[in-house]
Amino acid sequence: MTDSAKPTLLVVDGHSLAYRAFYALPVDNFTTKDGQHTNGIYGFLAMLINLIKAERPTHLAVAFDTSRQSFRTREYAEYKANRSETPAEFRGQIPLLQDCLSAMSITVLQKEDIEADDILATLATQGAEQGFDVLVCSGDRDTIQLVNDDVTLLYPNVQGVSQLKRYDRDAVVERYGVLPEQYPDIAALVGETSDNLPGVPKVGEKTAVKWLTQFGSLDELLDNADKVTGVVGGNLRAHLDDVRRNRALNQLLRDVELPVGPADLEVQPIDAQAVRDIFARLEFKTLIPRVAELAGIEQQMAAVTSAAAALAPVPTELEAAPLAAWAADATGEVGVTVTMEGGSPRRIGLATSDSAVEAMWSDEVAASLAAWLGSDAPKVLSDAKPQIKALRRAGVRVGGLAFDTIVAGWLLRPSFPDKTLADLVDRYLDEKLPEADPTQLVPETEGATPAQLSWYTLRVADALRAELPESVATVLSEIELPTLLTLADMELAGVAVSHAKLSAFSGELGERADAIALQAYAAIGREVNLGSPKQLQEVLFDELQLPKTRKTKTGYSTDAAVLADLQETAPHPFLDLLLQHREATKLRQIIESLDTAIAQDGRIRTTYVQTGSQTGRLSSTDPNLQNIPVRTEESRRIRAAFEVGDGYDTLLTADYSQIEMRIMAHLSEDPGLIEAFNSGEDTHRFVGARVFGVAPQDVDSQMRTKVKAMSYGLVYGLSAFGLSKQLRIDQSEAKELMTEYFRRFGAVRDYLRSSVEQARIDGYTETIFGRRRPFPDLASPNRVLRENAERAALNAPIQGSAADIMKIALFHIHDDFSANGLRSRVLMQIHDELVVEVAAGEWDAAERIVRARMGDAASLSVPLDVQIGRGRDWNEAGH
DNA sequence: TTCATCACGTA
DNA sequence: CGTACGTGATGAAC
Repeated sequence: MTDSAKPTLLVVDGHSLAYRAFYALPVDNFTTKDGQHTNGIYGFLAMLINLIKAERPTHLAVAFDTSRQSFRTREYAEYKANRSETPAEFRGQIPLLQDCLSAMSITVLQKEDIEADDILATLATQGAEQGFDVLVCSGDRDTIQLVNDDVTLLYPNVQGVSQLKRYDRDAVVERYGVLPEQYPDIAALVGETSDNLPGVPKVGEKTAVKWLTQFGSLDELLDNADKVTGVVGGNLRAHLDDVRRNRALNQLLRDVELPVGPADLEVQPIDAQAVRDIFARLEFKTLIPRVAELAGIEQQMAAVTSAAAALAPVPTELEAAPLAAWAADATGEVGVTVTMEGGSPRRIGLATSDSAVEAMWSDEVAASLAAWLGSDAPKVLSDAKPQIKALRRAGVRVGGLAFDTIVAGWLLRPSFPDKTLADLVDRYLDEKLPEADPTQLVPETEGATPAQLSWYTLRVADALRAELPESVATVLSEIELPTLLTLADMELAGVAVSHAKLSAFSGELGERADAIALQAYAAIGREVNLGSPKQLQEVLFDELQLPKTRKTKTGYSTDAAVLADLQETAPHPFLDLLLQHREATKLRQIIESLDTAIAQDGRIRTTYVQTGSQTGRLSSTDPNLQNIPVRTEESRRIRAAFEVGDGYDTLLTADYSQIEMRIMAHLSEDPGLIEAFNSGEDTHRFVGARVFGVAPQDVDSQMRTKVKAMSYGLVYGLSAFGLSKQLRIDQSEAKELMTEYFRRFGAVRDYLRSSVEQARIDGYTETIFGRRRPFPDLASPNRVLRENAERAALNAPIQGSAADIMKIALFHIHDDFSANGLRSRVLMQIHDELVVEVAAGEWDAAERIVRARMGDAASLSVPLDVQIGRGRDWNEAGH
């Protein structure tokens, strides 16, 4: 902030900053209901509001380019010619941004044939002459030349627009080593790739500064170019015209004729109604109060934003009996919130749209409310699973789960799930959930009580329902909610794990790792931290001089695939020792984390995150039980530590074989692939026979490996390059394999292509059961983003449908077990596998239910094959 | 203490 | 230049 009495003029380059905001903010977070992208507008306005708040300018204007054409392109046709086409998602945002600015009574300037920066230069020059402190805000480095004692440049960080770096004279000298007015000389020499202005080859900032200091000015340098020695000197002499052209083009115009001068740009009162209208149209909720605060008209604006916001009812504290009576009398959906302490209920709050009651949890409350909680009376919760678990620990089961706002929010936006009710209240109600400030000993603001949370939950549920497409609402009620109840039971049950087995194995691995480490040190003649990629790089590429491998952000990779390659091209005993060490320590680390997770009763309880993936899969945390090693014989000793628990007889494992390929066969309706699964023959053998044109019995193991990799790869959008790398074959051979594969199974390719195309049109993919996943990046002009999105979009319906099918099977099994009075219970879900703890005498019934429910979870044009295993531990059962 | 990076386990 | 996850060690930034 300027502390002088001088007026402050702030001039902003609207186009360049909005464009930066566009790339800084994820577009799918900023898209209105009718599909208008607003990330550039939002980012720009947020930045501008902060800027105004911080700098308090008395005069203000925002300048825009009129088009990509300007006098500069006429002088030099190649100027900015390398810029890729403006993304379609951005193009429409500028006019809307200008509407916003008009509503805020901010002057918008643009002029045919002139770039925004020339307008800034003109205003800055006039402003300085007329006694203003001038702030120029632009993302174009050419504006550095405008800086002087009266003019300061605010330049956005690379990150985006949230941080602006302040360049006054001293800051420019410090950063660039020259005075601001000399910066264009530097830029002329170095060139500006973003403007398609090539400079002198091999000349960067350092050299340019050195020359300018040495010769005093650019003209002197160019006149005496023959005095510059070395290769760069030659380069300079060969590019004198380029430098002159660059210098001419990067000179900003300071005398553009404008309809207004600095004095006309005095900050005006905003048009509150206009701001509300345009912000409402763009669905900017949080910006309204910020603009209002800025304009000092909070009350006037607030009246509008919170007019619709009803106040949460004041909750009534009730005893157990009246609470139960209230619940029994309630009609329609009731919001339920259970607060917890140490996994047990502490308070419970219930609400309807106009009434809220709550109570301390107690045995009396549990007893009198149990019947209603267990009934079908519809209940709406936010993040129900932990609350349902707490109630079950207290001996109360919950029935009638009608809606979970967190799960619904995730289904709507799986890429950016809102984690808390407060997030949802903010997003869907455009209100703030009252929250206690935890930093204050005596909070100024009371947090919402459980009953009030229930009331908000109900309202959020209504808002979410209005946005849920029918198919997604069905996924919620028919798949996710029943799954949620099942997961709660699975998490409570946990799985028995033998500490003895784990610690014995861990001890062995520890000794082995130490021994290997010593050998490894001997092999290279010194000690290193084998767990440090950084130190390993020094050893491998500096000391041992091994050939450089795949690049990473910070150097060269030392991962297992790379080390295996090195082993072939440049064998060294250290490599194998390192791999062995990695293997041993990795296993040990997994064991240790499992071991510490074993509870008093000898069981491990994971948490399944139902909203943790973008495809519909579950994830597992604390600890993750979905990535327990299985590939090597030795690592399966860890699975052997997962045992049947006390009071139970056997573990049963059940997994879907090749479920994703089967789904692909179903979705593509490829007759060949469908036949492969219906024939009863080994699928890869069948496919291999077709692809290689031999009889099934003549498919050798190499052929089988190839088609197997191809088949699996298809599901992920594998390329010939990737296939060749995985199979270690020539890219040409991989290409041939793909061609031949698609010759026989053409419908698969057609399906994959058309499903991505459909997603591009719809903006989302859909599973067999209607689960959706948005893919805004399919329309991205950025090739990397777009192609990543294409592969993910190709995979999403397949992986997602598999997840749907497994969830359906899972809760069917769970419900059938209890409906049939079995004690057997599902313990774990590992994407396509279930682990069941079977009680004595229940094997036959349990197996029958598992087979039936997994087999009939979906009706596809191919059968769902289920493999069952049985054993005392997970490893035994897995065979 | 927090955060990014690398590496690696699973389906 | 193959999708989807979670965890732990390291080392730099704070």
